[in-house]
Amino acid sequence: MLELGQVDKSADAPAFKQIAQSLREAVSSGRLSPGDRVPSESQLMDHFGVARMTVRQALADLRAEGLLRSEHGRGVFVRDRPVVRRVASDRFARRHREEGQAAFLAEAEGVGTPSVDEIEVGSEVASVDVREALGLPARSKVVARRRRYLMDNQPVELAQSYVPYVIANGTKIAERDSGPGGIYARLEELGHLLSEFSEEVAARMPTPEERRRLQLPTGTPVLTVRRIAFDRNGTAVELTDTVKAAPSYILEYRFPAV
Amino acid sequence: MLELGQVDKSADAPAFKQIAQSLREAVSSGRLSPGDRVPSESQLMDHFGVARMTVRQALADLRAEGLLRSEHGRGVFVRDRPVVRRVASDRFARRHREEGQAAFLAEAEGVGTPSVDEIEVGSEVASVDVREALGLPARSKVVARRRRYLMDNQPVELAQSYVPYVIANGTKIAERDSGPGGIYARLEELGHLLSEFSEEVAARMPTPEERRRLQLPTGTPVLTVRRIAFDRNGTAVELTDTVKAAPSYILEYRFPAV
DNA sequence: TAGTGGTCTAGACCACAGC
DNA sequence: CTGTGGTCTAGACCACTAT
Repeated sequence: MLELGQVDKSADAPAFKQIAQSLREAVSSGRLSPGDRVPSESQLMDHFGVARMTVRQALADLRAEGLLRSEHGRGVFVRDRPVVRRVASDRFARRHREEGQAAFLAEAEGVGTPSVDEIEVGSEVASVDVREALGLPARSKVVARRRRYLMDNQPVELAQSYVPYVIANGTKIAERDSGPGGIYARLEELGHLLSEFSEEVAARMPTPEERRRLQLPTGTPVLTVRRIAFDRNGTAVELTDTVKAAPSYILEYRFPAV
Repeated sequence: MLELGQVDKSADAPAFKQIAQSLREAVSSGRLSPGDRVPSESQLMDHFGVARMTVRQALADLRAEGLLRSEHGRGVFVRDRPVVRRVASDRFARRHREEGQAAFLAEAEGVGTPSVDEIEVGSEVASVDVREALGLPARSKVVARRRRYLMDNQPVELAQSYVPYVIANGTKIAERDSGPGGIYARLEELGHLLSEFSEEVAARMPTPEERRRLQLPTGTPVLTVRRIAFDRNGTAVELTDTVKAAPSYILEYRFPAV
């Protein structure tokens, strides 16, 4: 039987926090391992001598922390830290484009089986946000490409790309299948040789919509990356906003110490 | 009076989710603005005709999402999205070191007043993790520097740096005040001219300890950055692990499209 | 069918903020 | 002092999983 200690009712910390701490220690000490089932709510009620809602509040804290996950009718389990994906900052290297590999395929190499679904392509008036990032005048149109990326059939990333309409109109960029090497390969064929990317990385909690589309458990944050591609004239030719399931990603960058 | 609609008891969605959605819409439509007080729990109980725990579960979801924050005895408020800090990837540029500015001071420029506290410096046997990242043999010692960074007296980042003992011992790196330009300036003075940095960025929920030291509201994720500095021989000479309050940061990187 | 977690009620006492 | 949110109890019924 799992050793969990007792609640000290005279202590300052509320009972549910003491229970949560006790379970945290059971995990960090290895008495509970990833995938293991935590004692049921009624077992915890008996063990600690508290009401069900007190136990549930402790469990809610640990779920929000990302330590536990609940399965209705089955039990509460210690989350296993999934194998993370390392994304080298050379994932947009020209050699990949020349080999016909779009970035997501390049980073999937040796990790799992990549796929894409929920693809939507169309043209629209750019939002203020997108317009400013691409340096476009008011009421400019853009070709928008939205899609969801999956690894081994598990959704891991949502992406929205925007290319100025004047560049993309009538090209494969505005079609559902943008062809080998992805839209960066198409941009270069159109004479927009790429010189530089900028990326802005941040983290936040997902919206309910994002949680649904990425099938995220509660208490899981997302990484957001906004990437802008510049051609050799220094003109922004493309913007991609991605929302990534944080536990699936480590982003790797290298830069010189000049 | 704020318009919030009603709960449909015949609907599939549980009452607390409908209440949460109703409040989300009030915020996204602008009927509730950042800083505004949400109706009190008793007002929501009356309005929706439910028990207090049902209202509280809706509010708990919205806190975990980062949309609301509670203040004991005062009320529940819509969180204001704080001003974010942009961190150029040139924050480690040699020119800053030559001007005597450590990285955190450089990035604070024009943003706020930076400070540092909870400084601990000492030598210890490197953990497996640190040892492997720095390419050190078993039982190697390192000089460890731990501290907390604040902006306008608000904690925003925890940092732990490690330098191999054979490099740092007897130098200013092992002292509490590492001098102008920080430890990177000292490493270069010692002949370890830096050539490259690598950074690994990820996001997760904070541990309770991190939440306490960063004074994070519940439902706020952290960004973690592991940076390794390489000298001109390609040797790893320093590792820094940082834990940043996610809402305070946007990390910016630029890299060539080679 | 038994056991699990999910939702909900109707109370209670407490600590904190503001008047 | 009143009103707020924080903690807790002792029940109840439901939906889901496994046997």
